[in-house]
Amino acid sequence: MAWKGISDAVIRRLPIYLRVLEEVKGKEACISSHELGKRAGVRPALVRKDLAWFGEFGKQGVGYDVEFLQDELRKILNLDEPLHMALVGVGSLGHALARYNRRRFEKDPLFTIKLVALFDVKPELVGTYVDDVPIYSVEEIPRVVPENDIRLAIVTVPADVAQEATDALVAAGVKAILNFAPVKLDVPKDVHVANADLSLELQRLAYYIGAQHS
Amino acid sequence: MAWKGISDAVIRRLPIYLRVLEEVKGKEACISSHELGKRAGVRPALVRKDLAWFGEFGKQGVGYDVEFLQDELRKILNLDEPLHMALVGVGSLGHALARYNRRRFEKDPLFTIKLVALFDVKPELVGTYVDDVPIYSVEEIPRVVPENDIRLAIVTVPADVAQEATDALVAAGVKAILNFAPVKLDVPKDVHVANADLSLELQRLAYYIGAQHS
DNA sequence: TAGATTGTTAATCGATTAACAATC
DNA sequence: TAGATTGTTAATCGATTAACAATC
Repeated sequence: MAWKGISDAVIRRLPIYLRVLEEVKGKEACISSHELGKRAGVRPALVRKDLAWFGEFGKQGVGYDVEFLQDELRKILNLDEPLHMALVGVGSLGHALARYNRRRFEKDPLFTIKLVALFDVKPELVGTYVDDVPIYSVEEIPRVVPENDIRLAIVTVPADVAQEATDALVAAGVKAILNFAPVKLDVPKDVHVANADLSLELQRLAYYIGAQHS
Repeated sequence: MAWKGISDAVIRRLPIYLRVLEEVKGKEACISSHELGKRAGVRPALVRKDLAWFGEFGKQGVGYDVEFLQDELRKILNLDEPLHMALVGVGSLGHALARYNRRRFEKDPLFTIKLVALFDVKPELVGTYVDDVPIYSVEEIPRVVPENDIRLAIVTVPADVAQEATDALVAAGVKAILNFAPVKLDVPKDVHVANADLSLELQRLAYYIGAQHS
């Protein structure tokens, strides 16, 4: 699926809508932009505008068919078919995220992002498994990533080697990265990075601890 | 420190500036908005505007004194004195985040956010430690949080009990929460929540895997 | 002094909201 | 039909950028 120039602010809300639809499915066949917005924390007009970027999914006077809209959103987000993911850096955080993701994948049939390979530098880890997912040496990235059609990766290596790991992943064909390392990664324009920088988030939250910030 | 009505977009950039200043400290005594912006990935005009919300920290023709600006930013973000944090839900993710934070606190003398208490429901965990940090029963939140002057918390419990855990934390005096559970938490207006929702982030990234999104 | 860079104002850009004709 | 709700346009709001006088 390819739509041009749609803002990331819009894309960020689509998975939230998807989650609401999953909650509602089975209870209601249709949902209005008002109800969907209330549950997602978004104004109804914005819900309609977000969806209208991709097509006309609703019926006047009725609302949106829950299952149909869910299917459409999943197509838009490339979640209609399994997506293979790798994780680089099997420290305690990487290990926990690997397990977290695996559990999610096994429990929820709609969660189609499958972790299929782990990478680490430590020789004692290479060849072992985390919940059935093999740990490879980082040197095997150029081979394993294309072989498994891996397009998405999580980076949980120390800051000083995060760029190096990223370069290897990108060269091997990875198109999107969730980065937990506290550094700004340089990537080509066609690769997308999302930062999950724990210490930046905590330092930001510290601001709101001071006086009353309504 | 209390400034009214400053946008969260501004606050989010302050910890990034802080990180750049730390890199530069020792190498240069002063830094221009141009250089600070380049390293932080922000336009120089925006750097100046962000800082100007809080005071006049620069010198025309010279730039900003690195150590002075760092001190000022740390005061603004309430990072000039130790801040006590709790974590609820010592599963594999909670455990990993606890260790991650502890290591950060021990290594980096400027990282003043100190994890002082862990909470869990499992009786076999209560009374044990993660890197010197005690695990308490969640029932002890009302006592332990005020006793330790805990103002900040990380929530890593399952989705169905996240609101319950949050309510207990808020009642005990917590003012800011980093939430890893995949739910929207309801909190009073004077409490701030930051969401670190792994699956929403991954689902968003999936969008960018499709065709070329420059 | 001359060059550089700030703090601030006005202009621009983009995202959200309100309003409403179309229509189920 | 009458009521409800969409998709879309125009208005509003807020954030970023450009420009520049002040001044180190």
